[in-house]
Amino acid sequence: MSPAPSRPEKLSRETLLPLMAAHVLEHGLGGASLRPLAKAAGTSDRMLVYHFGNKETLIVELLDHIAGVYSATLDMALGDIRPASRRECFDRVMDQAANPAMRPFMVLWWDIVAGAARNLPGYEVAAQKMIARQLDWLIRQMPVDDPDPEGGARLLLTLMEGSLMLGTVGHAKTARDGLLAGDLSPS
Amino acid sequence: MSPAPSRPEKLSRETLLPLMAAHVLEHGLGGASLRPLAKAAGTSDRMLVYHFGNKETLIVELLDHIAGVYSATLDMALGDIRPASRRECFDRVMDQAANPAMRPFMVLWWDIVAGAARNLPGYEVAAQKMIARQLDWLIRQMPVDDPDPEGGARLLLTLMEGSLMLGTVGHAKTARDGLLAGDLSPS
DNA sequence: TCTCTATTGTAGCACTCGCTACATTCCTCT
DNA sequence: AGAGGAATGTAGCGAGTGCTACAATAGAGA
Repeated sequence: MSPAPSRPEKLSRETLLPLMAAHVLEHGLGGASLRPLAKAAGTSDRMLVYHFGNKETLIVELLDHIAGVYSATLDMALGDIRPASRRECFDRVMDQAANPAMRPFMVLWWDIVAGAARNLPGYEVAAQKMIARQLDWLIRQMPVDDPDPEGGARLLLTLMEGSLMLGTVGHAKTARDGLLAGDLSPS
Repeated sequence: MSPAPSRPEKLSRETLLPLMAAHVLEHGLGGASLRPLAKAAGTSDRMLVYHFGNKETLIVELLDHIAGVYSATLDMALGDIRPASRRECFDRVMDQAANPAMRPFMVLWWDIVAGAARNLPGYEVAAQKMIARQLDWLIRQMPVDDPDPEGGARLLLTLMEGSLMLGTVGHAKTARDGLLAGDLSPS
């Protein structure tokens, strides 16, 4: 009721998660152990266990939070595209994927995919959310005259993710050449 | 100089690598620490450091070895396809990617991609080799009448990798629907 | 036989890991 | 003011980490 919040805000899950998410975005999930996470959040490992119960629960909630941060960052980083063709749409989205604001997510993303492949709890759910969010946005950016914007967006998404993966393992040119060898127009 | 084996150490490494590779294929790279690796190889952590110098060198050599094992496994698992169209080629390759013999590689693959994204030593090199090997094979499986088999193979590879990624994060249907919304024929 | 070097075993160091026991402080409600 | 729960600090446990010091063995060349 009374304002004057000069005191440090009470620590809770909601205040801790953004700080830990920032740490994970910079340092990855592989080395995300309690003590570094606590330091990044200005607490102790003792308090992280107190608030989240155990590390597994913490990571699950953290991944869910990161999925939310990803959505917000998408909105900030991505403008409207309104392309004339699927190919133009693809090119512009790939340009925006190179936005430095998205770079930490790009690196973290493969950690999440690897975790999902190993069925670690929380990873697949977070990945699903992030992909769904990306797909929603992509559908709205398809050419206005596209006869199948939903299908087309799914096609472009598949191509984008394949291209991004090939790019991170040093085969960006392979993906680029491949894109020139096909017709992306509606079937 | 003498006909006697000049490099006994090399023999040791190559004896140890397959055993450690099997362990990594089953348990992943994340938890690949010296003592479990040594146990899988029938030695001690002490000897792994003796033979490889340190863990980083060991992992680099192990990844390179795994890239070789991957090539051999591809030859065993993949038959000849000889499809009539790019779409048929894609479908059949995706079927073979579901081969249980390839499953451990599928899971390990995302570990390697994640490591490459973080510039861990050895990861990107191994990933490049594995992708290059896959692309070589794919080029030879393109329809005989394809006017641009190399470009087409690159296009299919990009689509395959995107589809496999979406599949591991629970969006297999997204990729499948996307494939139906586009024309894969040569541009 | 006698070195000499390559290989291997045994212990252990200094560190991080997730997690817990215990005590203390803080805040709110009565 | 006092009670009682929520929140937090301190200290540490047992296990695991990469790596090393030191000594013992083995096997080949002199």
